[in-house]
Amino acid sequence: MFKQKIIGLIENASKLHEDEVNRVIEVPPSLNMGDYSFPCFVLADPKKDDEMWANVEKDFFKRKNPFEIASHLKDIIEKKLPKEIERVEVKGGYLNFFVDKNKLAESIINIGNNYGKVKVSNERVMMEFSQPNTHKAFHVGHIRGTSLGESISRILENVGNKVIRANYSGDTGMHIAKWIWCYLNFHKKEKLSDDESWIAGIYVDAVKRLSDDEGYQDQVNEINRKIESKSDKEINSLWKKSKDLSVKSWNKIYEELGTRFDRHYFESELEEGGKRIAKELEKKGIAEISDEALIVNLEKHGLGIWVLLRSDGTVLYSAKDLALAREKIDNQKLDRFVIITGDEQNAYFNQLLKTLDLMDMPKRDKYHHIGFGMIRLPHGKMSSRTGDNILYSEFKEELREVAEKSIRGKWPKLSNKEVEKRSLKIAISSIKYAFLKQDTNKLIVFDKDQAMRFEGNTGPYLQYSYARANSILEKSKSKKKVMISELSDLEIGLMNKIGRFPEVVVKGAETYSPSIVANYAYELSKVFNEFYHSSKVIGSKEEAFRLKLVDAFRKTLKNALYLLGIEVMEEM
RNA sequence: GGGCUUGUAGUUCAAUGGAUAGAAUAAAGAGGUUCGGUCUCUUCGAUUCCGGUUCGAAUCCGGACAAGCUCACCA
Repeated sequence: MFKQKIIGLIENASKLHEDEVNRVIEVPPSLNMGDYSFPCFVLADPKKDDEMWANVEKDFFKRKNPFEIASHLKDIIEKKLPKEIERVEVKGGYLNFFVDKNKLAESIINIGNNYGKVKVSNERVMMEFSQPNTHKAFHVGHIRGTSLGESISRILENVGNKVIRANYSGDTGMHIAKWIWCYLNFHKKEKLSDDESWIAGIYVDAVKRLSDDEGYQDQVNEINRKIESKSDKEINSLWKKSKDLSVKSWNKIYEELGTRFDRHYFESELEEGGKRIAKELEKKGIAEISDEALIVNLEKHGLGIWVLLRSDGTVLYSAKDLALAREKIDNQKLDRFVIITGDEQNAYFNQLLKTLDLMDMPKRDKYHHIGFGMIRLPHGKMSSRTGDNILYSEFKEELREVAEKSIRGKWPKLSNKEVEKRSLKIAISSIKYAFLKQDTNKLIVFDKDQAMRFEGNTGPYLQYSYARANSILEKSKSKKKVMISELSDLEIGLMNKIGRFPEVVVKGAETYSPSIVANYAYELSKVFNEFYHSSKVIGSKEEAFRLKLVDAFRKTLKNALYLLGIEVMEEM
């Protein structure tokens, strides 16, 4: 909470650049070592010669041991200690700062609803994520991508950026032809529906029938040609209609997941541009013909061969993605671009980025790709009707039923409608939380029973903590004046945690890491529950102050969960 | 075989190059019945291996081993 002040003190005493101090300063492993700590080892070896060190009296620090340096800094800082800092201590090579608990308490109980909002950046960022294909399943991987995209978007917004959410969908190609072929031949009597599982089911059926009888492939190819040339009226309109239904089915999903997109790109819109850019690259000598296909040879860079155009001249995903990159970059209003996909596309995106390098694409250094790990399920723990990939709807429903069971057990008097509503919210937030609390690039082994627990590091635990805090606040009608008397360790621990929130948010934004925020939310709730367990709020002498503290916790947790895309429930 | 990523308690995850590697869960034991006990406490238990850099390495570098992804006309 008073981090900036402390950084200023160190900067002043050591003459190190603010950014360098900010980089080095840390939170000690335990509270009795203070609230912030500055390790002085760096100063003992001032060999760096950049601007961070420009004003440092290097000769003075040189070869002094860190303890001496820390003592020296302490002497300077102690002379003008601001009232927010209670004291400074030297321990080994560390300079430890203790903030004044009463000042901390004053700040904590006065935090507002916007607590945690900071302005450290001011860019217009386009986040591309989710990217389902029409006529295909929206599966668990898409849920992870969507949750990540939404959460990172919110975190970036929270530190001052404007975020434009973009989606990108494949709406052409062989998979569409398969779908249309299968529908026309085997499902024509069924009504076209915007039900995600029905749409995905047709595709799965198509794949199955095609593998049963290879002779069918010719029919599919025929349809694919008709789609591309737009020559067949019936197929054209079916393509359009079914595509719209896919989009409609996603919109239902996005509403449940709490995401809305500002811009939706489709592959079919980028064919022309893709072709054009491929030709350009050929002219410039960046791309070349090989085996009749147009490729970019990236073997020099250890990235293999990247094919832009098929040997028959048709456009591949790669060329379209280049066209998309150019379209985004040409938009003068955008400063930064982030694309989130599954990590199976990492190699592909490295090829794309390298090609942008070779093209000298402007704003290239602002074009980023983030790959996330797959979701794996413990063997035999979840069922799937459609093979390997579990559909969104199946996944959600299975978890919702688990939530419903535990809700009915806990609150038997709720109406069916209410149970349904709450169980859906709990299921969605459990999924999101389980997906976001882990490092983005790591594979997740999703155990639904573990994710749905009301204890441990789970979504329901956090929501439960929130609801509890909420209920305390509602129950008390005390209007007593707030008096800060002697503070207990648990109160201090809770205040301390709450005070860290802004730092956590900034770090999350810098590293595109919802997991940092998620783990913070968990630690925060844990500290709160410890406090709550042993400190009576209502009826106690410190009631007014403790209510304020509970309220500060409530606001902080709410904002942290918001950044994860998780909606709090006032009661559970 | 090449490239990328990852190897931390039985299991699932944490730890800006910093101080005693934290949790959850499982297991064993003890207490507790509520401002919303699905609670609390105790015990048990880990950095894959071998080198290197550093005042300091789970973290950086090299190598071995293992897993995942990926390597020309799918997206």
